[in-house]
Amino acid sequence: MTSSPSQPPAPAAELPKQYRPADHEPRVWKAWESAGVFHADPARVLSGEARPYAVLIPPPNVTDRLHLGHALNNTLQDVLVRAHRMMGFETLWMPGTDHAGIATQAVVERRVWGEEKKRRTDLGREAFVARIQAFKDEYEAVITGQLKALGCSCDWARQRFTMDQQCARAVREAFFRMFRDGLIYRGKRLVNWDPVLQTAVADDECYDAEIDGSFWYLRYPLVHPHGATTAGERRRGHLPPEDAVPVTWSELEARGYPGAEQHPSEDQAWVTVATTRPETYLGDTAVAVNPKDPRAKPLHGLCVELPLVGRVIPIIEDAYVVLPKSMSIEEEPTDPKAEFATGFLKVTPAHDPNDYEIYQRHKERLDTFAGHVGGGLVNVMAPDGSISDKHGWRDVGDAHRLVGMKRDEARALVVKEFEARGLLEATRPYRHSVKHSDRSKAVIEPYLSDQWYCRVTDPRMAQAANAALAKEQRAGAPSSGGTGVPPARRNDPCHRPDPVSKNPLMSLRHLPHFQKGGSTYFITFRTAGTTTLTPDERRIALDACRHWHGTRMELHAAVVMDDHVHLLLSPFEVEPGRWHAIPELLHGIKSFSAHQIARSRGTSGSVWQDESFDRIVRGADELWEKLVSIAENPVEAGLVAAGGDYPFTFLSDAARSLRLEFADRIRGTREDRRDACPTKDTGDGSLRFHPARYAKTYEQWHDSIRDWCISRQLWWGHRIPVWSREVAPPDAEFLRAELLHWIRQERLAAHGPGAWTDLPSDDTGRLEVCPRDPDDEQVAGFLDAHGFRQDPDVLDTWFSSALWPMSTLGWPEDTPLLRAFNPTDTLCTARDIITLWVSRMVMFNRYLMPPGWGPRGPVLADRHAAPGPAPFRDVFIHALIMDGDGQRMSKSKGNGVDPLDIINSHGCDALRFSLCQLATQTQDVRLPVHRDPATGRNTSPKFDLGRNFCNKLWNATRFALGILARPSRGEPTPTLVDRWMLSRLAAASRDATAALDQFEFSVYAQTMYDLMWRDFCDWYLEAIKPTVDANPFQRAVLAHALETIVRLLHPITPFVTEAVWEHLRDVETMAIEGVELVPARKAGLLCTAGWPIVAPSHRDESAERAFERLRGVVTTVRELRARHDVPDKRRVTLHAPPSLLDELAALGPDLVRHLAGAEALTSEAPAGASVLFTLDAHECRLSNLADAVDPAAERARLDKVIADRRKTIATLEGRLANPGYADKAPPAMVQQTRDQLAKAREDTAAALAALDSLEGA
RNA sequence: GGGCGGGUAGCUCAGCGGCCAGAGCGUUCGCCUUACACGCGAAGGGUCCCGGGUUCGAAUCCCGGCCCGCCCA
Repeated sequence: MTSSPSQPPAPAAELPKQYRPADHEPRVWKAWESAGVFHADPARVLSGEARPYAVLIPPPNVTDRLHLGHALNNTLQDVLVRAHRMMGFETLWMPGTDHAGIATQAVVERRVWGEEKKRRTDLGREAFVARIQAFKDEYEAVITGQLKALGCSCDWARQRFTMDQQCARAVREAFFRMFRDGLIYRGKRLVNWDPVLQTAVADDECYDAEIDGSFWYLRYPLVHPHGATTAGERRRGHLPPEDAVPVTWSELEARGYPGAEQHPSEDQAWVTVATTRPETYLGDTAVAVNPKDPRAKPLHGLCVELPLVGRVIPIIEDAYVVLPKSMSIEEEPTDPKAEFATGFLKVTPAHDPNDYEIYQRHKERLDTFAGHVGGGLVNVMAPDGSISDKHGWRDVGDAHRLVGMKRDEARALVVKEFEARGLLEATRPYRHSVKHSDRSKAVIEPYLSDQWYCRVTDPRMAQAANAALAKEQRAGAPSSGGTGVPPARRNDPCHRPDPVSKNPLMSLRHLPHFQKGGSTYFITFRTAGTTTLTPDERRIALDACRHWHGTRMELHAAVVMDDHVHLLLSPFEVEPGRWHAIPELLHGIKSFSAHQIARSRGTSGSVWQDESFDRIVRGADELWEKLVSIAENPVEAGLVAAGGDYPFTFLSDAARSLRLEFADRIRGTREDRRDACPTKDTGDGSLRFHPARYAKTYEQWHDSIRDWCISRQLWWGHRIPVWSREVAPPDAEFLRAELLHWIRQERLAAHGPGAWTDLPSDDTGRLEVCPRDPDDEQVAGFLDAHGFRQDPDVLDTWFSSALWPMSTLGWPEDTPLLRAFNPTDTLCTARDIITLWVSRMVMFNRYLMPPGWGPRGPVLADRHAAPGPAPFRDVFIHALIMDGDGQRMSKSKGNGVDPLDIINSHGCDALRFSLCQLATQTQDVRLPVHRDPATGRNTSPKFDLGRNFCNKLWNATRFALGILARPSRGEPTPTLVDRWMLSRLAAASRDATAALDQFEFSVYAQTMYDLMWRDFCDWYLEAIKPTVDANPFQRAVLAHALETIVRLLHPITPFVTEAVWEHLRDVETMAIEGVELVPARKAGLLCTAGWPIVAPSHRDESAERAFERLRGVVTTVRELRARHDVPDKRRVTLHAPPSLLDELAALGPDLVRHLAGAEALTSEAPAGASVLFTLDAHECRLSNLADAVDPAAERARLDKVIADRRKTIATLEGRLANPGYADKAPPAMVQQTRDQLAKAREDTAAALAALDSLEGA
C-alpha cells in the first residue's frame, strides 16, 4: 500500500450516501486521458522490459451509433485489456472504425434522397463521396464518444479508419502483391446484383424473404433443329421463323413419347416448363430434361422455339432437373418443387445460378448451338434490372416491345403474350423465398458481370488459415459431437468414423495434476537486459530449476536457453487444498541461480528479469504442446539437430514416456512449427477459438470456400488499383517493351494477353496493370498517356478490414508497433464475423507477414516461402444479445437498448457489470427489455443489478474509510474472521483470475459479486464492527481486503473503483504478509496499479469451517426470531453446549450477539419458555424470545423440520441400502453419507423431543 | 439437407457424474438495526422438456423423440 501524506483521504462523512456516476465518470476519464495511461509503448516490448498484450477493436461501421451488442463486445475487450495492463503487460488496444462501403453509401444515398431528392448520379462521384466523408466524420465522432463513455481504454492517439492514409497504403500494397502473385483475378460470374444500388453484393449482404409468387406453366413449341441456316447467320441474329420445322404430336408418338396420342396428331407439339420468372425466358438457351424421364429419349435431338424471340434452342439432358411428382417413385424424400415441376426446365444461364451451372456442364453444346463462344449465355437485362438488348442479347426478334421494361412489367407482358398464343397452360400460386438485398431491400438479380476475385481457394489462403488452428481444435474429419462415441448415422455414405481425431488426449485425465487437484503451469522467464548465459551458467540455472523437483513440485520439463528459460511444472500440495505458490517457487529458482551466476561473473547486476510469464495448462493437448516446445526449443533455435542432444534440457520420466507415446504427433508438430518464433506462439497450430466449438465453423468455412468477389460497384471505398485497356498486336508489343522494366522493378504488375506474366491470360485482349505505388508518377503518367483507365469499382470493405491487424500497426512499413504487437493476442468478436472477418484476417496476415515475425523476427520481406503467423492467438466469440423473447434487437422492431441511455441512467459501470454478468459461453443471451414510460426509452431490470452493485461498493468503502480514518489503537491480533476473510480473498482472486484467463466473464463477475457483497459486506464488515477499532491487524485486513476487491473489480467497473481508490490508496495500515498490492505505475491511477496477488497460503480451511459454524448459528437464530415474531431490538438468550460456546467465543466474543441479536450465551438450561434446535448435532435452545413462546408457531416449525429430516433420512437410507453403493462408491463418500444420516437422525430426535416438551407445557 | 446452441424456480441464468438442485430479479412477511431502502433479515417457489439406456449413483454421460433459436448449402 502506498502512503503519500500530500493527499489525506477525505472524511467518510463527506462522501454522499449514493454513488453518483455522473460526478465521477467525466472526471476520472479526464485523469486517465491526461496521464496517457492507455498509450502503449512498443519500446518496452522491444527491449524485453515487458511482454506485449494487444487487442484490435473490431472496427464498428460508421453507419450508425453503437448498440448494446457493441457495448458488450467492447466491455469484454476492455476487461481483458485493463486486467492485462494491471498484470504488467505492455498493453495496446487499437481503436478505429470501418468505412462499411455499401452500408454507408446506402445510408447516405437515402439521406440525400430524403433531404434533397437527389440521386448520387445527380451529384457526381466526387461530390457524393464528399457527402459520405462528412457523414463518416459525424458518426466516427459519435462512435468514439460512445466508446469513451463506455470507458474503453483504447490507445486513442492511434485511432485508425479503414480508409485513412495508412490503411489505404496497406490496401494498395496488399492488392499489388496478391495481384502479382496470381491471387487476384478478373472473371465473369453470376453475382448477386442489387438493381437499385447497381452493385454486386456478397451472399452475406442478402437475406431470404418469403414472397407470394406464382408458378407459370409455359408451353414451348417443339421444332427440328435448323438444317439450312448456318452458325454464321445465326450469329448475326438472322433466324427466320419459317426456317424452324414444327414437330407434330404424331411424330412424337412415333418416337415413343408417352401421352402423345392424346393430342391432335397434326398439331405442333410442345413441352411445358414451369417458372416463377417468366420474363427471363428471353434469355433461355436450352430446355433441360432429366435423363431418367421416359420422355427424354423421344425428344432426343429436338429443339424448342421461343415465342416472340424466335430463338431455337436445344433440349438437353441433365440430372439436376427435378422429376415431376407423378414420376418420382424411387426417391423417397421428394423435392418440394416436384409437386410443381413438369420435368422440363427452362435454362437461363445468365439469370439463374443453377442454370448457370447447367450451362457450365453443357457449355460446348450450347455455345456451338448458338454459334459462338459464350453464346449459351444471353443476358437480357441492364444493370438497373430492366430488359435490355444492350448487354449481350442480340436476337431480339419480335420481343422488342419488352425492351426497356422493368422486371415486373415485362413479366406481366410475357404472360399475356403466352396466353394470347394459347401457350400459357396454367398459373399456380407459389410461396417461395427470394433473396433480397440487405441494403436496398430490392430483390436480388442473379447477374452476369465482370468482377474481381480473390483466389482464397488457393492453398496459400484457405489451407493456411486452417493450418493456423490449434491441433486440438482441428477436426480434420467429421466429428461425432464431442462425446468420443462414434455417431450412429446409418444412411450417410459420406460418413467416415474417425477414431484418430477424437483422441483421448483431449481429456483432463492426462494432466499430471489430475488426481491431485492443483494445476500445471508453463512458465517462461528471461535474462535481464541483453545478457546471455554461458554454458556453465545454463548448467547452474538448470540445477536451480530442478532444485525443488520432487519436494515442492513436480518438474515435468525445463530448458535453459541462452536468454530464456521454459518450465513446465505442477506444484505439490502443502496441506489439503493448499499448494506451493508459483511466485514462491519461481523466486526460489531465480534467486538461487542468480546469486551463483552473479558470483561467478563477479558482478552485482541482475541476472533475470523480474517479469515472467506463466500460463495454466488446461488440457492434455496443451500439455503435450508445451512439452514439445520445450524439448524442441534448442532444435528450433538451430543449436542442435535433435532435442535429445541439447545438454540443458530436463525431461521427467513421465514426460519422456508421454513424448514417446505421441512421437508421431510430435514429429508433425515440429514440421508445422519450424517457422514459429520460439518465444511467441504463432503460426501453424497457434490459433484457438473460445468456446472451442467455433473452430468448427471456421474450419468448415475454409473447407468449402469459394473465391471471394472483392469488387463492388460503389463509389465509397478503396478504388481498385487496376488500370486497363484493350490491346491489339502492334501496340501490345510496344506496351510490353515499355512496361517490362517496371514490372522487373516490381513497380507494376500486369495481367493480359501474351507473355506478360506466367499468369492465366484473358481472352478479351484486355491488358490489366496494377501500379504498386500510388505516387509513382512516372508509371501513372505513362498509363494515362496511353489510354489506360482505372477500374471504376471499389473493393469490398472486408478487403481493408482483413488487413486491420497489419495496417493499423503500420504495415507495410517495419514499424516498432508492428514489431511489438503483431501477432496480437486476443480477438473478441461475435460469431457472425468468423467467416467474414476472422478468416480473412488470418489468410492475409499469414500470406503477407513473414514467418517468425516478432520483436526479433526477420526483416519484412515482400515474398516468403512459408506462411507467416496468424494475426492473433485467441479468438473469443461472445454471445449475441437478444430481447426477452429471444428476438434479435433491431431498430425496426424497436426492441433495442441504447447503451448511452443506460450509462446516463445507471452509470457506465452498472452497464458493464451487468453485461459481464450476462456474458456466458452460450450462443445468445436474453435481456428482458422494458419501455420506461417516463422517458419512452428502453431499459432492462438487468442493469439495476449493476447499479446496485456499484452503490454497494461505494458504501462499503465509505464505511471502511470511516473506520480507517479513526486512530488506530490496541494490540494487533489476527482473529478467525480475519483468517476467514483472507482465505476468501485468496480463493476469489484465484478464481477471478482463472475465469479471466478462460474468457469466462460471467464467472468472473459472479465471483466478484459474491466476494464483495456476500463475503465482504454481509459477513466480514458486519463481523468486525465490534472489534475493528481496537485491533490494528483487523484494520489492516479490512484495508487490504477492500483494496484487493477494488483492484480485482477494476477491469469490470473501472470508474467507481478508480473513484474509490483515490481515497483508499493513501490509507496507511500495517502490512499483511502474502497480500501483494503493487503501487500504481503512473499518476497514482488504479488502472496502472498491480493486479492483486493473495498468496494461496492464505487459504485456511479450518477458519472457513469455523466460520461456517458461526454462520449456521446466526442463520438459525435469525430464522427462529423471524418465526416467533421477535422484535428486532429484543435480545434473546442462546443456550448451547460448552464446546460450541467455546468455538463461538474463539471467533470473537461479541459476534453472535452482534449478528444474531442473541445476548447471553450460556451453557445453562433455560429457566422459562424456550425453543430447541440442533446445530451440527449440538442441541441448543433459545429463550427470552418474548413473554411467551407461541406453541402453534413452534409446533409448525418443528413439524417442518421433522418432515424435512425424515425425507433426508429416507434418501440416505435408501442410498446405503443399495447393495452396490458401499462396495463401489469411494469410501469417503460412503462415510459422508453415514455421517449425514446420523446427524439427520439426531436432529429428528431432538425435534421430536422438543415437540414432546411443547405438548407437555 | 448439413452443422451448432438451447429447453433447470414466475423471469434471466449458473450448475454439467456424488452437498435434501443454486444466484439475481420478481413475490410475501418483518425492519428507516447510523455504510448502503440502489439497503438489512426471513419466507415461499422446481415431475431439472419427454422416453429409454449406462452407473452403486444421472439435471449432468449415451441413444431416441419433441419444442425453440442460429449458421451454412
